Amino acid sequence: MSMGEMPSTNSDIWAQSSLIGNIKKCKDNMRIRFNDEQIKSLENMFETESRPELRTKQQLAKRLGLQPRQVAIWFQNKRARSKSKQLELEYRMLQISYDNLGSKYELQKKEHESLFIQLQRLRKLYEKGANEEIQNEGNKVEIQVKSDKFVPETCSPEFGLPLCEDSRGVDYLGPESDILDMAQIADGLSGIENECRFESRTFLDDSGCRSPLWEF
DNA sequence: TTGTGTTTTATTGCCTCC
DNA sequence: GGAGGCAATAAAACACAA
Repeated sequence: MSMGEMPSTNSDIWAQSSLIGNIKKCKDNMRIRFNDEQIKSLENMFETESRPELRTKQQLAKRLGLQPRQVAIWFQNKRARSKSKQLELEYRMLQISYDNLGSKYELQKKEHESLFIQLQRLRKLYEKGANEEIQNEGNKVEIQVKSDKFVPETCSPEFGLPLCEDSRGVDYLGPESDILDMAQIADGLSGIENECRFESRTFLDDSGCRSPLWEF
């Protein structure tokens, strides 16, 4: 085929290939990319209708100098590309969401670790205080024997924990208040309060309070 | 220039719908 | 059963680094 005989449009190429009954040759040697204008028109149509009717495709093909089959294939491929892009986008969104969740988890984990440390320190303080209380009880018995003057041991703010009813409310947080920031503890424990009640000794005894939150 | 990866056009085979 | 859509794939065209 000389230059003078070269088909001028894709449509011509298709027509000639079909005429000579050689689709294979068209496939192998005559594949031509659509020009900018054709692509632009096809894109515009796709924006409004991704699955146009046969008639629309035929009209568009005529206007662009393409075979209706080519237009149909273009829309098919375009839908496939579009779907693939959409999937990619959704995957990225999910990935971002997953990463955010991971960050949140790490923050929560750190917070729980910090609370757990605070709880351990509290427990030590409490145990130390309980031992001293037992010792004091022994001493008091002796004192009572020696004297008629009885001093009731009702409250002990020594450990920063309220051990008795007080009209002033809970206000025994002493120098260790940095450790015993009860508000902070309460916040941290709010989620497990149903399982683990704030009750004197059992609160500090994890044998009576088995929450998965403490198991890091 | 060339090797390689990506994009685009087209085919094939299967499926669904009317 | 024919038309049209989709997924998978082939292969040409293109982009680009070395």
